[in-house]
Amino acid sequence: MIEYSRQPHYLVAVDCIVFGFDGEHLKILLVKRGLEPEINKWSLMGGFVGPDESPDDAANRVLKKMTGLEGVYLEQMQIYGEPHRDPIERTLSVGYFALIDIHKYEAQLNDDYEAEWFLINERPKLIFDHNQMVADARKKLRYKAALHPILFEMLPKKFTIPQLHILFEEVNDTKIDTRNFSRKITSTGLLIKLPEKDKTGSKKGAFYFKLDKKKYHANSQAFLNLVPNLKV
Amino acid sequence: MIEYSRQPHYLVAVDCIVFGFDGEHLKILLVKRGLEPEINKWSLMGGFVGPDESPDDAANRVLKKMTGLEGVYLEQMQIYGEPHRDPIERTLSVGYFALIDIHKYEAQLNDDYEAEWFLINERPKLIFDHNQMVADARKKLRYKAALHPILFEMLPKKFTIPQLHILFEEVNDTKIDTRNFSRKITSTGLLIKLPEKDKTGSKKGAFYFKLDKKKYHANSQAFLNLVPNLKV
DNA sequence: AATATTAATTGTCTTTTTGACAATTAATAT
DNA sequence: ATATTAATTGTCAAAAAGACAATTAATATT
Repeated sequence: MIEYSRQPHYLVAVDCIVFGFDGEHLKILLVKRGLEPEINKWSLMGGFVGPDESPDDAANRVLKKMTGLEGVYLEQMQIYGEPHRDPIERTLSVGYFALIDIHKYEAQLNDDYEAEWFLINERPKLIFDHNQMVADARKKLRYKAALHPILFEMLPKKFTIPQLHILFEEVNDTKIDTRNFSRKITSTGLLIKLPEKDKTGSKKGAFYFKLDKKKYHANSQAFLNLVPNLKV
Repeated sequence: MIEYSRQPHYLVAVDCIVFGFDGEHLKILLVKRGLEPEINKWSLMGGFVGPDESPDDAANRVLKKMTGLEGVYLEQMQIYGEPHRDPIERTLSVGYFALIDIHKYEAQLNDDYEAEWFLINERPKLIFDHNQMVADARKKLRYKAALHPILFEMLPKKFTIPQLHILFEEVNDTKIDTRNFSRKITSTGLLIKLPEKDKTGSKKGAFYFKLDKKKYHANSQAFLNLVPNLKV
């Protein structure tokens, strides 16, 4: 108590890199910052950690406030704590990445923010160290997705193998052979084939699949190896 | 600036889980806490993040102060930020795990702390959420070590295959076939065989190896798969 | 000096997984 | 009836993994 009070105190924030997939491309959700400094510049969605919440709580709160979504896949990435990363006052920020089904997202009418999806490779420059955060998040997403079946979080409940295929190619920025991909993904036993087809993409149509949630949750730690010649 | 000042400020600390290997068992280094509350209880080594340093800097500083070692393998784990994890005042802590060569460690004569090595499975109860941190660190060490060649950091410059073998078994808490292990570890191309032998362990003696540092640094991201039937 | 002892080192075979390849199929459009 | 388009599926060779125990190099013992 005596010692503690002599120590410096800092602001603690969270920043979320929100990934989404529109069926063709990997995207991230950015907002126009609602407070000074750098007001109206593009940034990650974030906020300060309140007195009665953990950083995880704060990230979920921010995410809900800005997207309306709850129960989103959210993973702590790392802390950003260079002394002068925020020019106004020392602020440490916990970086999170989130995966959401882009179609579930409905823009919240929030007076403080404007949110917009950007193609991952055509995003504007961001404030502070947010560009670095995005780069780190992308790397981590790639790493994680190569080993764990998390990319399903970005797809609707019913999805097709070609959709999944494109998503994996987007995330890893590489071409993946359809035959080998299909073999691997089905051999995980995580997919359940549905009788319906998605006819929007082709004449033949592609069968819908859904996740076997029991196996997914029991086995979300299982290692996959869906990217050939993986070099993370 | 206006907005910022209304936000609450917190203490930010770092805590380090220091892993070491004595040739037989995996150990962690604990200290007797030097300040109230819980003074003289066993805890992880930690400290507050100073005004001119990042959390990474702070972790390195703490580690040097308590072990005398610099350039230690140190990896950010996650942040611990439950509102009441510290009973005195809200403190967020960034957890790190460190890997050191136990033989390099020389106890620092530090008036504030008593440090001691404990077998990982025979450690005392720790303060606050430090027990959880150790559990998390162990899990992360296991995960990381299955995919990346980081365990070398816990061995002397010259080491033998049997030593490495025991270390992998300790970390993964499993038996690993010597023939398959040897095949895999040598096929990485990371080891250079030395002409000398370590005679301390057996009559025949075991050849020393050293790391091919060029390959190690160029390739420390390379995936290994040294643990059979890996389930992380 | 021969033999016993002890731990290090090495080899083979089978099964599984991977990666590289293109033909076939199911629907709609012409 | 045929053309078109994307989805789906199959084969083979190479590499990796896993299961398994005999051999070797030293010291210790008789």
